[in-house]
Amino acid sequence: MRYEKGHKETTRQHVLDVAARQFRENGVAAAGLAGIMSEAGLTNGAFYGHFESKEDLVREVLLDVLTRRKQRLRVNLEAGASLETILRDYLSERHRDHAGSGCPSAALVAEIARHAKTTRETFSEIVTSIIAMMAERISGTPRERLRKANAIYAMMVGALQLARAISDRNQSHAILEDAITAALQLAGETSGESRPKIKPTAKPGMKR
Amino acid sequence: MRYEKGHKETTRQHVLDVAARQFRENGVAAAGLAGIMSEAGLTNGAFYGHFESKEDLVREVLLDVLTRRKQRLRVNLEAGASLETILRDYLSERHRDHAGSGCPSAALVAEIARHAKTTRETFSEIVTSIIAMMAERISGTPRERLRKANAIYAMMVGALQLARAISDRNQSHAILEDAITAALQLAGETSGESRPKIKPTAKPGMKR
DNA sequence: TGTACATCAGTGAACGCGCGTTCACTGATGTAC
DNA sequence: TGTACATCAGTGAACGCGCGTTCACTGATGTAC
Repeated sequence: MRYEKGHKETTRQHVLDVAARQFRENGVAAAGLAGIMSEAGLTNGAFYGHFESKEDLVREVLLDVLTRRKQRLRVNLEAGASLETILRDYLSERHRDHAGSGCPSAALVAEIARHAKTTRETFSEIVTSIIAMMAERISGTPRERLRKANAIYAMMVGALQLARAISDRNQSHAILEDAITAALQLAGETSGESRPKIKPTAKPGMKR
Repeated sequence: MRYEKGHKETTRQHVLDVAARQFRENGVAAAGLAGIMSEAGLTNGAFYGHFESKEDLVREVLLDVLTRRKQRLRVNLEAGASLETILRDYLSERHRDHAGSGCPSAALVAEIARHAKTTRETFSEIVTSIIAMMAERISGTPRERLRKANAIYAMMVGALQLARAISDRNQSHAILEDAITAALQLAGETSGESRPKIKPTAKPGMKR
């Protein structure tokens, strides 16, 4: 072969990574294929050897990034991560200020709503299973857990987006903190105060 | 004058209305000025007699639409609307299925985060005051009310967007309902069950 | 009352540019004989 | 071992199109004298 074995797959993954970052940072509509390919070190034409269309790329990016995030969540949950740890990671200033490497739901959900059905289906399936995994750390009957997880996930996505859009630093920070507090209250873990009454001394490590 | 008095202001408002709908329906990046102007019954060139730039249009659209929505909320609150009425209106299938005439926060918040500072400031100011108005219908100390209102507004925005993106009708509906239930629980109005225990018999009218 | 000029909202063509997509071609390596 | 051909990831120019923005111009009405 002209290129070492697995070369094409490596290139494809590299294009996916570059596209994933540009989509989350600038939005799907504002990210052009030529810009993505040139950042990946390739020329325009190579794109169609890897993907059928821009829509196909969007779907593959969502599949790839959301699957990775789901796996990371599973690893963290199996390592014993609390809901609070997950919330504080998601609703952190770090996550707010680095959309390019963050959650695609928060960065792209409104745009996804306007995309092709297959794209929305890919998104829906993985997000639904992520919500179901979060439900493990919520109190109540199985049905109640799922209901609360739906609401908490919605709050996470909405709060991160609002914190990104709001110009006042204090108000932006307040939204993140207030969402953490409210989510924990809903989940039935701590009181309504923002500072948890029992401060955890040693937390299980979280993969970034 | 060549046109009756107030003609220019009427035209400007018409362009704002058309742009507001197209932005919310297709996103700011996907909506072109030529398309907006032609739907408004004008040609390209007329645009710059009314606005400095597309960015200026975005800011003016947000100012106009968010201010109207804020005024509508004030009227409803003064007429005695409960938080539940407000939530059920916002998190309705009707609102989910008509983004073009709906809340700009839900439709555009992720895009606004990528826009100019002045645009984000306009957005932030009005959204912050809308949240403060919602706090009136929430229990607790003034500070607690504001904290809960921040979280509830984030949940409203996130839930509406997720409900729009998710392809499965049942899951989409569940997210709306679960967010209503959770928001009411947070606000301290009803129990955690989706059906409120005391069903209101006659509700004050809501302006649409 | 009639004419000349000023006003200004809107017209429509043009600017340079980037978009998503297509396609004939390149050139390095593998295989066949 | 040496030559001819097949494979195929990537190249780069070109397609038609719409983008945001600029600008000389139009033409209906108002004002000045």
